[in-house]
Amino acid sequence: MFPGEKEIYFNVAISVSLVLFGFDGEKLRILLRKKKREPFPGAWLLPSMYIKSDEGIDSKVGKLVFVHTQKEHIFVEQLKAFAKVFRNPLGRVVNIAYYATVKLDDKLWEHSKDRGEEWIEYSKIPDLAFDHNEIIDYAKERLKRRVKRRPIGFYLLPEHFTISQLQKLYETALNREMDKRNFRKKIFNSQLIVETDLTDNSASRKSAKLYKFDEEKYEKLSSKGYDFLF
Amino acid sequence: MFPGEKEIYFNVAISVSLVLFGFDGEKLRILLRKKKREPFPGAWLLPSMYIKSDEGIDSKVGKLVFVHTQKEHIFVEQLKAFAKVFRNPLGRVVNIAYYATVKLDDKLWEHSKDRGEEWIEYSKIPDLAFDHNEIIDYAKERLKRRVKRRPIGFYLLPEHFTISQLQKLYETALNREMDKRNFRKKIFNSQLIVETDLTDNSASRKSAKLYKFDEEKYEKLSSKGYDFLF
DNA sequence: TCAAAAGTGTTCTTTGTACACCCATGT
DNA sequence: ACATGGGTGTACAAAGAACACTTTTGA
Repeated sequence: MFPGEKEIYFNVAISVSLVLFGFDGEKLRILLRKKKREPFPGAWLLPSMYIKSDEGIDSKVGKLVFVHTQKEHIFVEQLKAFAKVFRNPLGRVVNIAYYATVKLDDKLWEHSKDRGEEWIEYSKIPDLAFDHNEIIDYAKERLKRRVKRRPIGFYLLPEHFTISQLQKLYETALNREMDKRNFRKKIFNSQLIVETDLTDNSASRKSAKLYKFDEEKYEKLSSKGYDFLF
Repeated sequence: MFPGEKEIYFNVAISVSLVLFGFDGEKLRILLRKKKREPFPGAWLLPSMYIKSDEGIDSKVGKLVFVHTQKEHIFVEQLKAFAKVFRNPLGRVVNIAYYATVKLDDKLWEHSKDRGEEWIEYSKIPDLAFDHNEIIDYAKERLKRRVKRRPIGFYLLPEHFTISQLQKLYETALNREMDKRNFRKKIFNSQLIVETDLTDNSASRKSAKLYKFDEEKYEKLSSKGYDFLF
């Protein structure tokens, strides 16, 4: 690039979008909001923001995640850049898409509601503005792959969870049904969850044992090149 | 974004970089060139280019790949965006990194030489300009994962190849040694390669059978949700 | 008493892994 | 004759897949 050419190149904007996955114990969901301003007022879309040229992206994404989750230590990862020429009528905008996972509890549900945002079921995503449907499809694929190899499923669950909840989460993310006995065998074999003395009887007449994720053990295993693999 | 704010955001540039993997039958390599202009003249770096705000990225990346490979139908995939604030002294530049795989034959070797570029050994990558080392590390991880699940290794090999060559490729990409017998068992079981009546005696006193990738069969299998998996 | 989810084992098949020797041939 | 890479089989271990019944208890 020659000095006089700078104007030809430095006239693009950066935005980030966030595919936030939440699991309510029953269903996997994605957070969406309705657009207020031009372009596309009234359309559904992913939580997004523009980035100024002197702003670091990681910190802005961290803030975006916090605003929508009210939690720290959330798993966040970049998906990729979406950069088609005509994505956005305002001009050339490169959208760098991220995804994150959060435990979706009642408090968070209320918080999102107060902000005018909604947790939409994983399998019922409506038509969105821009290319956000494409971004969600990509995020779902990534989640599928990650969930197979790393226990990120646990980051979607409350601290204490039943095996059924865990199985439902995996079934949704991987989009297939699993055998209850084989699932339990595999999970217990993995040594990554520990029994608690708590029970849950909200979902059934018979009460179910609650388990929790053994994060310490996971750190140990993963540092030895451990593979989870569903 | 309000209309008056456009200038605050639309002053970023897009660049693309390419991690081009080539396999010469013996060693896996990455194409690098030496920078001529500011910033960082003389430094090694990945083939890269700036993108104008009205240019489509896929087509420009396609051209970048063609310029360096002289081949069509190359496997290309986006890695992710690298977008730290101070990557580039000229201003805020978002680098969208791609990787591609190519069969590295003598003709291509010469072509690269003529362009002043070099195919550097996978394990001997020097310090590069910008954040290009980080990009290569990311690309290596991606290649490792991809090579495990899809037969993209074949896109790195000549049309006809020996099992030893294939094994060397996998060993480099996955960074571990494998047992010859088990490797052959697995490869033949996969049904993805077919024997030819050609032989190669360049590497050994005894001549080795040449095989080729059965692309048709792969299409069939992969449409049925086939998993390769090393 | 019955509906709804919890919990539990065995068998068979498939896949992975460890391991050592002879072969063909160019020098 | 020997060095170099080519080529082959078996036995054991581990993981995956298919499959059905009993238990608890709130309504």
